[in-house]
Amino acid sequence: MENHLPFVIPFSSSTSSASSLSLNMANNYHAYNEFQGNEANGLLGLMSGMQVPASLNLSSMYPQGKSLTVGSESEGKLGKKKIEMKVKKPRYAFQTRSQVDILDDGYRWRKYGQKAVKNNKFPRSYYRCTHTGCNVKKQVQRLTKDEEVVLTTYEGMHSHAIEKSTDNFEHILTQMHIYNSY
DNA sequence: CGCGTTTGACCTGCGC
DNA sequence: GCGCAGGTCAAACGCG
Repeated sequence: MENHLPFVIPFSSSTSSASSLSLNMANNYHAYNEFQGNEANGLLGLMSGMQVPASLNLSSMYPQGKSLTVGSESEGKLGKKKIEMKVKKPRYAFQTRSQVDILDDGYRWRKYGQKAVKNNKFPRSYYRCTHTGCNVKKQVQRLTKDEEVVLTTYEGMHSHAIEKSTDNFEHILTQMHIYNSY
């Protein structure tokens, strides 16, 4: 039972702090709507109908809403001028109970980093969509609390079509359950 | 050879 | 200002 499961947590980064049980849903919601407004394909389209539980402790992951910078993605190093624009980039997290970390969602991802996470014995992996011009990222981590649970966080929107069959992922989605409350 | 992963170094933001 | 934690870069490496 409950092989694949759980839940989708749309959240955006805002400057207000989000403590563990009270994600700022009002804030999140318009990011959520924006998200839906775009042509969603595959995963995103399917995700957009889902409910939002507020029962996940995200505080360890996102202690306080961070402001993301947008622009050329690769200018951390040279100390160039910082981009002021603080855009709320929609981020969507969901959990699946799975033996494998990688969900095949039809896009091609390149791993660009892995970090040990505090209070978590499993590392977090960072992936970027390999499609040129597409700046979507995702993070994948396993929960210490429940080793079978994989938390996947998507950030940004794909600007292109899915590149390969999503059969596998759709299969997973059909088995997802939504937690309305904890 | 091309593409993806690994991994240590580096950067940045934040709290104390 | 310092140290920590999270996020990213990029060279080296592995594999088909």
